[in-house]
Amino acid sequence: MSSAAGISRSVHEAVTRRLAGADQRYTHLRRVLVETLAAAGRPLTIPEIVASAPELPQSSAYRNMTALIDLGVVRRVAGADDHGRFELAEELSSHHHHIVCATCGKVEDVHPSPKLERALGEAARAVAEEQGYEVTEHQLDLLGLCPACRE
Amino acid sequence: MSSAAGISRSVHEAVTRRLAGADQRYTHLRRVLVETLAAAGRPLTIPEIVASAPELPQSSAYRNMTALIDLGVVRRVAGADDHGRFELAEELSSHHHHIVCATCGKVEDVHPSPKLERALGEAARAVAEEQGYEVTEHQLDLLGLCPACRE
DNA sequence: AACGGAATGATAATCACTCTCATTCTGGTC
DNA sequence: GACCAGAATGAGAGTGATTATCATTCCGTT
Ligand SMILES: [Mn+2]
Ligand SMILES: [Mn+2]
Ligand SMILES: [Zn+2]
Ligand SMILES: [Zn+2]
Repeated sequence: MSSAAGISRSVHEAVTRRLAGADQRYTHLRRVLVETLAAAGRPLTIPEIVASAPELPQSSAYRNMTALIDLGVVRRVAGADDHGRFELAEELSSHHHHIVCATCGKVEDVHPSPKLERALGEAARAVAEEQGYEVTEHQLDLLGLCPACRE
Repeated sequence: MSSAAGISRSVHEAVTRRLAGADQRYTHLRRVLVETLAAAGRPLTIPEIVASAPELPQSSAYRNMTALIDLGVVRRVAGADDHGRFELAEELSSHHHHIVCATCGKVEDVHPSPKLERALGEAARAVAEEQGYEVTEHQLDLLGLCPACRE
């Protein structure tokens, strides 16, 4: 009963598969990154990750995060401040949106209702038709104040 | 019949009002910035703006853009690449969303249907209730390929 | 054990953006 | 229409997140 384990067996399998497909290795550092992101359940900054795993050098954190992004395992999320935030790609977690605190920059996941997703799908279709784009994805950010920042 | 004029009388008035309220001046440079953003109808990067108005030094472009943001006249939009993009605040234009080209990074405006906005409003209400946030704003980005990048 | 490619990590480099500060402009006031 | 005070300008230096370098180490395979 390793405590962090409930989090993800299939995730590791998926990552292993993708790395293998690119002749790359699922090293300890990469495992730490994936594990950390999976456990967080919200997008994390590199400073946050390094703080929680001090054996992880900053340069390696950045390099491996980029590698995981290139593989489609991780997604970068733009927040309110100037630090990038990272989370597992939706294929390895599930489709969701974000709520961003305008004051402290914290980002949390939001799971959308089917009704909302239906409306978003229609919007994508309309844009495809009217502006000639091929829409592949959407991304909704709510902006506001987190419980802590509301005082 | 100045050609760029149809674009915005009330916009200049609103900007003037806000600047006055902060004891600041509506200078030539600031006029160029507002004019350029209003004419574009899509978020522009600083390099784009400087290219279209070479008399405008980069440092002044950044400084004045920041000033306009602080006044609530301009909004910063995060795109797909590492350049920030800037557009008139919604109070001076109208509420809308964006479609981002994943390949070239171009960003265009998308005007939402009432039905979509209704669904987004509901989502905001749900998050406020379930996660304790005070939601003040939302921002939807569609991601895809622009007509040019579809080949 | 030995080879070859991948990964590591300390460090330097990049690049968007911000700050500094000496100079110039602006808009009243007399 | 000179004068003053504060605002704005712009060339250049500085900041800070991210990325590239590269000598060394690790890993999987023969
Ligand atoms: Mn998320
Ligand atoms: Mn816009
Ligand atoms: Zn907060
Ligand atoms: Zn494009």
